[in-house]
Amino acid sequence: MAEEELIYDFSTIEKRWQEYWEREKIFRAEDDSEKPKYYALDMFPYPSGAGLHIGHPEGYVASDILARYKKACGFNVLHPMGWDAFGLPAEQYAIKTGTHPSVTTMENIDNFRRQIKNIGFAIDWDREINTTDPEYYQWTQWIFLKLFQRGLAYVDEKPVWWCPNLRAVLANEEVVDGKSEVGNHPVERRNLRQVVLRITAYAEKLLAGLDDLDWPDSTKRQQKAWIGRSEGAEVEFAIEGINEKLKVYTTRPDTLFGATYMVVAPEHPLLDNLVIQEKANEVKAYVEAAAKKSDLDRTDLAKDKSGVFTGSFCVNPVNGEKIPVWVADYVLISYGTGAIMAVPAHDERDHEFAEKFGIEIKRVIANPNGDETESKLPYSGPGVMVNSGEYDGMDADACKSKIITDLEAKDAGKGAVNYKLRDWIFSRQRYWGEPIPLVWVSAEDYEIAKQTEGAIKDLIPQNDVTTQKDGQLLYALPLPASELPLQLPEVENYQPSGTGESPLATISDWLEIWFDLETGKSISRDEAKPEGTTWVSASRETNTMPQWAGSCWYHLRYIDPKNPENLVDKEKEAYWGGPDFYIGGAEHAVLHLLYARFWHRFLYDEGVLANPEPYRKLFHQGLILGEDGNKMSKSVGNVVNPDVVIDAYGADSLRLFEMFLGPLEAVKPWSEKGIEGVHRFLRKVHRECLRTDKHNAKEESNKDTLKVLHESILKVTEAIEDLRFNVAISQMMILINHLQKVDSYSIDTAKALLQLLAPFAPHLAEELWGNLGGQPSIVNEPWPQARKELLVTEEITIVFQVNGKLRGQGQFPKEVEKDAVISAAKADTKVQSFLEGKEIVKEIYVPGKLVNLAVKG
RNA sequence: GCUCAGGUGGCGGAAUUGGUAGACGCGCUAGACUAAGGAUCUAGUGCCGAAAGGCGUGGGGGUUCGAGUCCCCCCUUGAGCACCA
Repeated sequence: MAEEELIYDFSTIEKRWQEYWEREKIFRAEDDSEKPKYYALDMFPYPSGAGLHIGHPEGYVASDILARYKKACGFNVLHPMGWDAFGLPAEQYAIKTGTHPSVTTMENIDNFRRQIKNIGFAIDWDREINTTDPEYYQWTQWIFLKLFQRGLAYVDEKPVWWCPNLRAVLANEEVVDGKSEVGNHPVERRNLRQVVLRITAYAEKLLAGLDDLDWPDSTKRQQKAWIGRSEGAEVEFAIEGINEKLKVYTTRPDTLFGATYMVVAPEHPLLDNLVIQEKANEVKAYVEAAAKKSDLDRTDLAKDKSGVFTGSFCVNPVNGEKIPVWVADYVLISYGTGAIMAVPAHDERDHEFAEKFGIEIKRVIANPNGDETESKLPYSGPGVMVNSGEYDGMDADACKSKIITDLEAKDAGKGAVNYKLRDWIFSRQRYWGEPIPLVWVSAEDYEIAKQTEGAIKDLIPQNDVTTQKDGQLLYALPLPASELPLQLPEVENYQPSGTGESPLATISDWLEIWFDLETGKSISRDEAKPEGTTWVSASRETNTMPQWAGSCWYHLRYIDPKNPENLVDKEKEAYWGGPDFYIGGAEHAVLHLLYARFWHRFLYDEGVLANPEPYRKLFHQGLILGEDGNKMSKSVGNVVNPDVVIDAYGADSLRLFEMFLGPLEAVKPWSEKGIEGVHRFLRKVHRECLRTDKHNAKEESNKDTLKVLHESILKVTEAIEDLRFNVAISQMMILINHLQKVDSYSIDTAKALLQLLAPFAPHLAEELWGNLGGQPSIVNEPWPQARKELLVTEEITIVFQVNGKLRGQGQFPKEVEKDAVISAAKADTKVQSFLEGKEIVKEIYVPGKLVNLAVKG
């Protein structure tokens, strides 16, 4: 064989097979297959202008290995790809340059697609989706309208996070430590009209549904914490001198006797009633100061407690004691009832406050460990009730429900559940997002709509959705499905208006319309008003949806990406179910993954879907750091470009190395030397498989080779199933090292190696498969089965220990008796030197493994 | 501050779940081939020690014939939460 033929020309090989796979549609997923299905899903990328970075392929390679492996195991595999393409960068680029975001987006998608195809994934490209395609987003809008119809979307003018730099409103989840998650700009509170989704209605379902999911624990915990369910009681305190009750929420009704003051939040609606004349100025000043504080100041910085006495008193419903009412900003208006009963003896925050303002601290739970000194307060552990009247001596925890029952009997409270989860602010004041398909009409026209038979009437929610505009109350009407998609209009200027309205608000011929209350059809108000009594003047909603919307349901559209009639065909959805494997970054633990569960569960409740949960098995790949151990970033200059890596080593080397770096979930640094290592391995495979002089026969006869081969089949298979791809690759290296050492091996052995390698380095495996006489494609070959009987050898090695330390070993037939092994161990010269002058007190024999002689003296 | 997950050679990491610690790869050392080697191959490579041997999985204790693995305390790194009553 000539030298040249041994060169591993990965560029040619990879190009050849990528073209072949695409041309032959090797990875097409069948909707009507008899085979069991396997659906491997990647979190689809945002196609940024920077192109693919080295982190993207990590998850994609992992899912691709599973997809190819499962295909070999006889599954009908769906491994799709698409683009989460609405978003701020394209819009900001448009603001800067005037280029339409769709132009930038398409360019970026073309680049991403090219880069992804260069890595040779087993993707069914016929199912590619794009969230900015009207054919796609009409269904995003359709789901929104369903939510609207069921009263799960409403409009509210409420304080929201406004980012002046981004000129946009952000969701709670998009604000981290008082800064925008994107760009790290400062944010502030502003009252703005917002479209809000009632995700809180799903709090319980979203919490309960977590239990059955095969997700990383940390992610489940984060979602649990975000939903933040707590159980306790709502207790009503009479206010002296006012005919109002102050309602508080507490998780510790058992500490009710220890309540020595109350606190209302500065924004509490009863505050004005509570403040007595002499305190009015002081309280007013405090409330104004609190309003000026950003949330950053209120929560993140100095936790120094502040507050002002209102001059009013409440009456404790359990013992009639008078309790002073304070106002303090450590109580949040947005949680519970915005007011608390403070129990300084058993709550850290209340304790700090009481110490500072000299308020009584009254212990009502005794520490069972006996330490009753005041210095041990606050105490929040379990214990026995004290200073609590009739409840004294009872176990505090058990007492909670008893006190709740007693309060209910007195009509002074009830058991209650609270969640930290807030409703989802769904509107964005941006251009580059899905238009929200609502129109605003007058009260009179709204009444007509409710009585007009047609496309709209039944879509109107039970509770009216209204907003104030220029002193007029307007009512929201939905567009019927027949009017979808509601497409984005062309605009001159992508800049949001500084008042917090989207640029769509400036497109008057799109905004101001004639609207038919019967059919939902509309035309611009620039045109003449059509004939007919049901045509009225209306204006469109100008907000667009957040980027999360499109990714809430994309896993469904891959199942049936071109269906013009439905979001997804029911039969196809029943066949494919949800993804069997979902991989993406851990940064989406509470954002995308919670929103998508919400929408999916809603669609399930609506009877649209057969499964309540979208992602049964979830995995987060770990970050790949730069070679210097720091996060890759342009400014540090440690970014690795996948295009450059592919040019230098090939896609197979890139794939293999990303998996060989370490455990899939671990954060791990890139290494240029490391990729040379796996590249060397692939070259070895290439060279060995082409050495026809070594392939002596079709079937393998060498016992050692058979053993190593089948051990490898077993270990690689197990490692793939366990997502431990680094271990699988190690085992293949062991196999090739063995084949390199032996004089000859069979073609079957070489082919089995290629099959194991195929999910990891598919191009090279496909190429060599052909060279060894296999028919393309190796992708369709059944996965090799390990013959475990070949792993058992006639002779076994048993190690000898003295006091647990290795001192020798011996070869024995596999059926050897215990006594024979122990005698051999004692006879071992080295073992003997450690037994000398000592007494054997115990002889341990682990069959087939080891002997341990415990000695003393 | 609270909660969780980790700490194994010079480096990335293996270890049948209580039974030979350090597989595999990188790096390093020596040698072979060579005009040359940043290619390839061979041998070696946890630490100390000439060897015998000793010591070794963040530190300290414990359980056990036997501990990287189980228990307790501490140190440390990372992630999440951060006035949620």
